[in-house]
Amino acid sequence: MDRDQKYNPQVIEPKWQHYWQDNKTYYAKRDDSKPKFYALVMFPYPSGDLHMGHMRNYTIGDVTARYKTMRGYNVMNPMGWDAFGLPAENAAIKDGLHPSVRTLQNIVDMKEQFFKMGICYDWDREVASCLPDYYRWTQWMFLQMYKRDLAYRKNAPANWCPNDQTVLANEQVVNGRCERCGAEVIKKDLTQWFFRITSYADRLIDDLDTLPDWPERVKTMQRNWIGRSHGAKVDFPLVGHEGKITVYTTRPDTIFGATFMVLAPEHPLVAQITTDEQRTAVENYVAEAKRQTEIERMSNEKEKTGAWTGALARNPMTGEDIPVWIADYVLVTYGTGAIMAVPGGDERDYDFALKYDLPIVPVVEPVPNIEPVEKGDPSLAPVLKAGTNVPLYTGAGQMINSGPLDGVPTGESKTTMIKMLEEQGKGEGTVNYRLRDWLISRQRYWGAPIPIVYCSECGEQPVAESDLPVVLPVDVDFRPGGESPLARVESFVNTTCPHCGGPAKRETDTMDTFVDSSWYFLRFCDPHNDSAPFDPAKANYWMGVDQYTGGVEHAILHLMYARFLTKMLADEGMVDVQEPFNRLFTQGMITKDGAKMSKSKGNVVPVDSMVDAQGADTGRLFVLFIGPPDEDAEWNDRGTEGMYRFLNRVWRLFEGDVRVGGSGQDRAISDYSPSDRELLRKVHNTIKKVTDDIDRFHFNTAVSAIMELANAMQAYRDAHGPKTYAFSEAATSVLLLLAPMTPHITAELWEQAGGQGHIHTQPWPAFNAELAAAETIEVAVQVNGKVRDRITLDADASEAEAINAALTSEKVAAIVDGKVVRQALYVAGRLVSIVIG
RNA sequence: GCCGAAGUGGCGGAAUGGCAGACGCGCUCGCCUCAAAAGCGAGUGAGGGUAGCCUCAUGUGGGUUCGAGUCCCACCUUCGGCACCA
Repeated sequence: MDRDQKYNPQVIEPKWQHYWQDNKTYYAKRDDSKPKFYALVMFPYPSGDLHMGHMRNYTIGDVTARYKTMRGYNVMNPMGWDAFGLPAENAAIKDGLHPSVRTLQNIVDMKEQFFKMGICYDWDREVASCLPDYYRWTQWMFLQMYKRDLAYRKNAPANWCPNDQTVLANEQVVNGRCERCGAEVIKKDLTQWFFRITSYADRLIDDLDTLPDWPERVKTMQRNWIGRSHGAKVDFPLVGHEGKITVYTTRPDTIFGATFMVLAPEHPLVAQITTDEQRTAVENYVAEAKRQTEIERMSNEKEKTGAWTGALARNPMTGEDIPVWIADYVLVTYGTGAIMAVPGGDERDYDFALKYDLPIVPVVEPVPNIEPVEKGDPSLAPVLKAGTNVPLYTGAGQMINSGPLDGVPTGESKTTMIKMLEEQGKGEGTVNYRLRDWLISRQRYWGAPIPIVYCSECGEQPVAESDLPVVLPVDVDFRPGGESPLARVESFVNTTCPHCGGPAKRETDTMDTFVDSSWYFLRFCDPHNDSAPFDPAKANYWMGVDQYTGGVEHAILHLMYARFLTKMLADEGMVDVQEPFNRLFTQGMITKDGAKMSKSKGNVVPVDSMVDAQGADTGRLFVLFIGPPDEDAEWNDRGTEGMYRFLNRVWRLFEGDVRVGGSGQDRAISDYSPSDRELLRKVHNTIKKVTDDIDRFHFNTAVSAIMELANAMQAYRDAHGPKTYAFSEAATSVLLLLAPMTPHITAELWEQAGGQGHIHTQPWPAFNAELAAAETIEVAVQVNGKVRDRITLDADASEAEAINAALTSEKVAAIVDGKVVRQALYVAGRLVSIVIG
């Protein structure tokens, strides 16, 4: 071995990258002699170039997989490509390449970059969602949904992006704009396919409680998104008409204050109940509401507008006839699309009543020291706004002007009223959700075709499972045009009915790419199966994912859809787990100049150039060290230099005849000199800290602990040389501890220093509590809360001994000097606290 | 508006209620060098003192405690999520 070499990552890194690939070091097989560990990083959209933000993401996953391997787990760490979707298609339109060509080239490029970073995956399990052997089973998922009545088609106002010329799921509309391109989204009535995710709303919310290892933040976001609320549906009979208006309310107890009603402009009853005198005004208002984009509707948030239909309905509790209005502050998509307005207790209804001079009846009055009914309820003083002498009160209190409820505290009043409504047949308690069904149709080319056929005789027919895949035709003008590009391909559209064999037409919409990514983690368990999406036995061996790592931007969309599909498959008997991801980690972004790295902002630090300059190990170590991995971190060009210097220091620790891989088990503590003991104490305390930190994903402090160990080793080496048994132990440990994080340099030094086998298949170093224990400890002495001295004690000193030593220390004795010691205590290993009077 | 997270040196950040600022970056001085780079060593929160040391300091103001960056209350600021959801 030539130990005169300098540290040269450009030479050693490719060497080991090829070693891992050639030896398939990280390719997984079933092995029942070990516990399994399924490590997964969210599969990327193959955009081509990776930047340091990506490197952080994949390094965390790679460290996890390598660490768990050393800990004795049978690890599966697969990777694939979320390859369908708008970005590929838009890029393809821009530079004239077919999306499949562009996507497949990007996949090749990105694999190369993974390789250069030393990120090891089981490439035998690679999947790409745009290939027929994958999307065949995405289509199969659709058919299971269809079979279970969880996929259905309906005409509904949909979010339409005029730029991308496709509909979007509610989850893809952000502040009224398209999540992808930022264009203002408009409403368009279209017949679209939906997945009935609302059927799973309760399970999706309740099962969050079975996920203690998910970030609380993500669970809260999902709870809010699903938005479960408890209330009642109440019927208000129409006056002078057949029928009734059913409203949803979370506060049925305030019904005595319901002095008018409001329907959403799109509510189906509007046309029927509007009187001739009011018809023009109502129709104008409905037309205006329809014309507005989401953004316009939100921009006049506070200014309430509406129109009276001319109709009246009867308040079922008061018996009064109250006017029925329409207003766009009531949403047709939430609840029943109709409300009872209680202006005395609801700010929106109050504003509306003031504007249109409608009566206001207070039904709750505050009482002293009332507790809010639910967390988040305001318990404010009543507000009196200009233009009325009746105040608005939205807080808790007791009921007034409410007949039988008078004097009942709010909260209790709600359950009482629901009971009354149910007994009198006027309404019923119900649960309502903000969540709406998942719109999966897309009028775009680059996606999995929806496997449905329309027959003039038999109607809508699912494609037979044996006829999958419905292949996406390649030779297509794929530019968007308001309807799916597939509709222009006659050879695709015209087919035969799976039921009667007669002529029929295919569905031409494709599926939302989030369908593709909602089950890929199951395909990894059995990626080459061509008779089923996966073998349940294999899925049950690997599932659930033990560590799932990705960006917090997927907190709602992907993570909720994946949970939904997993539950559907569990109901189908395909997999045993109810939840796909046991432990979730959401890592922060790496920013530069305060912004997320992106090509358009020109602030990208490419992985390629960084790795070429200083090596993958330096880059990996820096993204681990940059800060707490769940928080955003600002890129600093100088930061990698510190890591490069550190790795050079590690390299130099191994100069000369340093051997690794021995075992100290046959040596007694008494065989070591005091300086050896000190070094070994540091070694074992570092083993404990690094192990704990990696388990907790505190990579930044794990790295700093190893740096401290390296510093201690350098000091020891300077004093005693590298040839002692203790130094060899330390050298062995420092390489093993660093191995998951900087795999190349550690593999090289392990080999050069004569280590047995390959470092990455060695067991993780064992913590030895006896070697870690100190013989003497230094503790602080506080007098009246201020540190006044530090004393050295035996590690096992008793409280009495410690206090006695503290009181007899020169400095403390001078301060105490004759004063009364009121209290003295010893916190073992930490400090002595003395209180004097 | 509601929900949640976070405010610590010049910077990134450490700290199961127990010696605040670990580790790294930057900076200063020194060694090495003809010189530089690299490397190595020392120092580096603020203020005071020749010095031993002392005082102040974790967004602001209170509180609990022998002891608070950490726990409690109120407020300020920043960021994230939801937002006319009845």
